[in-house]
Amino acid sequence: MGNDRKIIRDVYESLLACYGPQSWWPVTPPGGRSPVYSGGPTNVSQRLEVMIGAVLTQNTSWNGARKALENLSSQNRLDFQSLLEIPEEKLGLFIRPSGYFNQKARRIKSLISFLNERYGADWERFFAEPVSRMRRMLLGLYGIGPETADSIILYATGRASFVIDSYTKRIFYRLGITPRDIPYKELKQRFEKALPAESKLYNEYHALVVIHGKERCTAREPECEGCPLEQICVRRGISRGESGLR
DNA sequence: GCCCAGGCTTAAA
DNA sequence: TTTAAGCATGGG
Repeated sequence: MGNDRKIIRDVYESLLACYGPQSWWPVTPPGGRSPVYSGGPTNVSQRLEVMIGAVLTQNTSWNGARKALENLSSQNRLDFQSLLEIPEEKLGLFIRPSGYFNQKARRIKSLISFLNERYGADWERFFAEPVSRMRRMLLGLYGIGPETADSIILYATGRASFVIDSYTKRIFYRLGITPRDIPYKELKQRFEKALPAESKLYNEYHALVVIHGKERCTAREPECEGCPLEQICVRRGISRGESGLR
């Protein structure tokens, strides 16, 4: 699709003009109590927080993941050593508000154990691994699939790996440029071919997709009137009901 | 009460 | 290789 390029770039410009910069990923400031959108992590503990948050928000609203993170940080458990030592069952209690708490506790322990076994006390060297290598390692872990791996690479380490999520699939299906249930890898490649490989751009693009999917292009009843993508979307003028898609 | 949310694993066809 | 079920809390 040689036309992907223009559409994908136009969508970005329109979303950015409408919503403005999103300053992802939310992290807890030093001494703070709650994650805030302030342009992403600036130190190792915030990078770790992003990784944990990426697992916690799987198929769950950020609000639930945020509460789970607040529980951990208010108990001083949101650091590498604490997460390494805490029993899985106890971790589960802290992160309950994020849902799937048993699975997610296991996933977080799996990630932390891996870092510990591979790097020991110098676990933060993980962040310096080359992108492709890091991605392979992450995908080999229990409970880390393509989206979580890409989120970690992009938002925790600040390197360019485009993140696809359910909002991306829904929005671009509705726009009429991708099939329903397009495989993750395929859609990711289309974005990465259409855009310069800049982490800042990937970061902002995904964040804009999320806010658009959350606030306007919602699952049940998209609010098409006044949509910033009205001129691009093939569904403009189509009545509700046949609007299709979840 | 129902649907949805910043997915992933496992088992079955 | 594709499809479905299971995981679970919280907000609209």
